[in-house]
Amino acid sequence: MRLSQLFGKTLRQPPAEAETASHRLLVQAGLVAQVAAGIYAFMPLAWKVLRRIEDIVRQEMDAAGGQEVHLPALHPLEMWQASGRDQTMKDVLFRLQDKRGREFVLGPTHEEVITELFRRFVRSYRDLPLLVYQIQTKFRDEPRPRGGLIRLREFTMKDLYSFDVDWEGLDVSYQKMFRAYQNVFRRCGVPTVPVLADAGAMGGRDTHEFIFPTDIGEDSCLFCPGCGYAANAEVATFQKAPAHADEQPRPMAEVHTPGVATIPALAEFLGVPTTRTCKAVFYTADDRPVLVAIRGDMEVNETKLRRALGAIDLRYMGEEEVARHGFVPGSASAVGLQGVTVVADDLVPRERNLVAGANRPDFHLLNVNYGRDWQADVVADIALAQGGHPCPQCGTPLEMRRGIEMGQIFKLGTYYSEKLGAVFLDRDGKQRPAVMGCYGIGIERLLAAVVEANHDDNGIVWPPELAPYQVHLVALSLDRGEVREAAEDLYRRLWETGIEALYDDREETPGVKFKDADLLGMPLRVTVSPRTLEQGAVELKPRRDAGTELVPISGAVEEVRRRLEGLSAGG
RNA sequence: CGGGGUGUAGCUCAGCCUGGUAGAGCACCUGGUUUGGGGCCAGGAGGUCGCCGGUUCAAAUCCGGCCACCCCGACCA
Repeated sequence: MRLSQLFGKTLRQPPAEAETASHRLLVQAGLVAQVAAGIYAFMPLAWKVLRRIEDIVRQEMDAAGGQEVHLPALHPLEMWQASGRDQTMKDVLFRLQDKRGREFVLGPTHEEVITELFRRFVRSYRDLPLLVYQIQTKFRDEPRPRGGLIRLREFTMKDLYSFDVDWEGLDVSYQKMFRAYQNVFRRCGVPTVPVLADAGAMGGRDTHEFIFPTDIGEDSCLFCPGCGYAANAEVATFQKAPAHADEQPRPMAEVHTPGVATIPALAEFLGVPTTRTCKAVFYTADDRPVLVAIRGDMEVNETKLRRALGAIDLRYMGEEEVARHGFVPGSASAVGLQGVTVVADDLVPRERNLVAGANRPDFHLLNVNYGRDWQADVVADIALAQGGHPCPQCGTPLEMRRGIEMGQIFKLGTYYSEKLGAVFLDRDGKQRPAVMGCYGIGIERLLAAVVEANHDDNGIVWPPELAPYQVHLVALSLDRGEVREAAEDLYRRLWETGIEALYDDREETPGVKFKDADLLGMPLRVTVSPRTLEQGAVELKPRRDAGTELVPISGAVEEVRRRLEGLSAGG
């Protein structure tokens, strides 16, 4: 490819809206262009990289026994009504009608369609296990697209669905995918860590997310340096030890606390640790008010809370709304309170003599004891694990890090197969629902992560296996006939040898060309100039190293090939 | 949807407070010069100042409404 002809130009200055390195570099390099919020166009170089990523994914899925299919993006609404996800996912569904008024959704994922196909074609346990995947565009009307390619509304996803006769079979499929995912991310040069995760709207049990640790990540995860425990903060647990369990319950007493409305203020006012307090946090769960009681030094984990309540919609209640319900923000507790569902973190009932709100402005209660003074409708672990909390397995203090979810693997079980009739006849002639798993990877997000993990101050540093071209051929002083001739000849011979080369044949100054070469990030730069030709040589420079080296022009193609092999093998 | 911010040339931004001819750098075109890290000179092209309405003799500028985009929170690959 000749740079003079390439569709897409590098920018001197990155666009103002780009905050993450990957977003900035991809836009500045002219690889991607935003069309609308969360909707991007991919220019030729980016498209080549995306296809290479897809190829890696495809190879690993095939190696694990997957069969690729192509599924529609338009789904009849009825399919989504059948699974119930027209409701549980309604906020992200793009919906439309055909001219007869029939309703469709733009597929945000494909469990419904694939399960329907299973129903039509699979009858017997002899057809199982079955691993089917697709690499296709998915549409989700995300509440907030962000971070360039990190969170899109239209994006490509590799989705594999596994169907097994039983849970043991699913375990095998799950493990295959687990390994395949590790292979994919390793080959793409993106370090990832598998962590325990929440199954969310997908239903199902075990699930792992593959997290790329980075400060720009949207997820928080907890890692144990002692035993390797790793979990998304949404589901992470920790050892909760009561601080005052050995005390005898004392008589409850009201105390005047003028202007004290927060836990830190309360603890300071009374001269007690925050572990002595019980915090009340209000939520609205599917339109009913909920009071959450949790020890004052902890935060509420909304994912756990939603799960404990079996709620679909959960939102934090603002102060005005709390007051509107007749509760007293800043001095609330479950003691003597009516008309609200009470959820207690499972640590609270084990504590004695806590300080809690009196449900009267400027008053709190001392020595509040669970069971004697109040009861909860639900007692569950709803505390948010944070850095420093003891590991649930070994007690070592956990470390919290942010990260981007690169992929997630789920054990779905029989949720969809039962709802949508994906059944087969087992060995005994008995009809059973297939035990399903699903396994997704966001392709554009992976591209963003590749750049995020492989760049320096000057630009992108493509891993060789993903680079759009292997060689960036730079010719300086093209007005000199001998340079043009040598460069053109080298360019032709590289391609004849099967080495993909990008050729900067533009009439630009050396500085411009070198800057662009660094920004665009091909693994090996080859420079031809009057200076090198004087010595009958060309200059080689691997993108990821600082040093340059002259090699004789006669053996240049061979040498380039050797270097590229070295770069790939070097990983 | 709540909170914060920004919309002026392809990109980065000034001008707005204090109303009166729309600007700079980079990019682009022409010519010249230069040639190992975004060089220099001269000339040129390019803008419904996000949209609608209001105030005014006059609106990029003041007022109102709307829209888009970005960032922080509730969702997810």
